[in-house]
Amino acid sequence: MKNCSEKKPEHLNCSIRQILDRFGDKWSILIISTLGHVGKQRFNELNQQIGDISQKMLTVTLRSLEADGLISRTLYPEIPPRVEYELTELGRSLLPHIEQLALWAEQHMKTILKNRELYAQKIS
Amino acid sequence: MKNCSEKKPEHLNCSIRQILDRFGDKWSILIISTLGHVGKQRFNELNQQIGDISQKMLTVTLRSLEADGLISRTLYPEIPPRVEYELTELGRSLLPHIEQLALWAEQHMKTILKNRELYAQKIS
DNA sequence: CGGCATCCCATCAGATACTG
DNA sequence: CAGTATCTGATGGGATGCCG
Repeated sequence: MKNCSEKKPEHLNCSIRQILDRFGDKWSILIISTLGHVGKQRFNELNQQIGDISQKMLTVTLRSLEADGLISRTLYPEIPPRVEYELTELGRSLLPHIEQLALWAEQHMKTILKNRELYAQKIS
Repeated sequence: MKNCSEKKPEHLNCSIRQILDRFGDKWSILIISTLGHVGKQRFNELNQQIGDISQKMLTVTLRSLEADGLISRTLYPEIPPRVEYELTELGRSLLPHIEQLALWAEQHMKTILKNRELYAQKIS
């Protein structure tokens, strides 16, 4: 991560890099927002809720979110085992900002897609 | 993009997927935030400002941002040529939400990194 | 100066099979 | 049920060289 701890505008730059490094992957944000809306949920429930995530990526992403303290993992040692995932306080504190972005997407994504079409025609 | 145009929570899910699809890459958000703070800027200025982006990725990312109407590209047909990039109204409308995320990162990233260390010790 | 084209590789992530 | 392990293909992105 370059450009961190340098001049003024760079420290914003740096925060953004941290966000991208941590949440720029394919599933983290989606899992956080899903857990934010359904509350506590089990592994296979999450798997179905998201729909097109592989078991592997769900496991990997849940582990890293747990490691960072964004979600909690509770294992109930029953047979068959039951595991429940839930946002932590830290994870919940991120939710509103994600929703702001989602709201922006709802409002502007059609325009963006239209712009993209126009641009494609213009250069062809 | 699955799970779009289905049940209720899915449409938020869907917006988030759109955001991730569009801005989940390595440089888009960073370029938008850079242009947001320095205003109008030339290709090589951007290149230096960001520091560790390759010429190729800067070109590619600027093109896609231009295609989507998030930035404008102005070519001054001088010798040598001069090109200036600038956020559009649409691009600027995204800025505050990015800054909210950056702010969140500033406030919580240390905790996250600490959590990650603790977790690494715990499992070893 | 501000690109584009090509090559190449490392990482990500999907599919599949197996397990406590 | 909730994972782990392995293999493999796709693809994002860097390095380099050339061009108007």
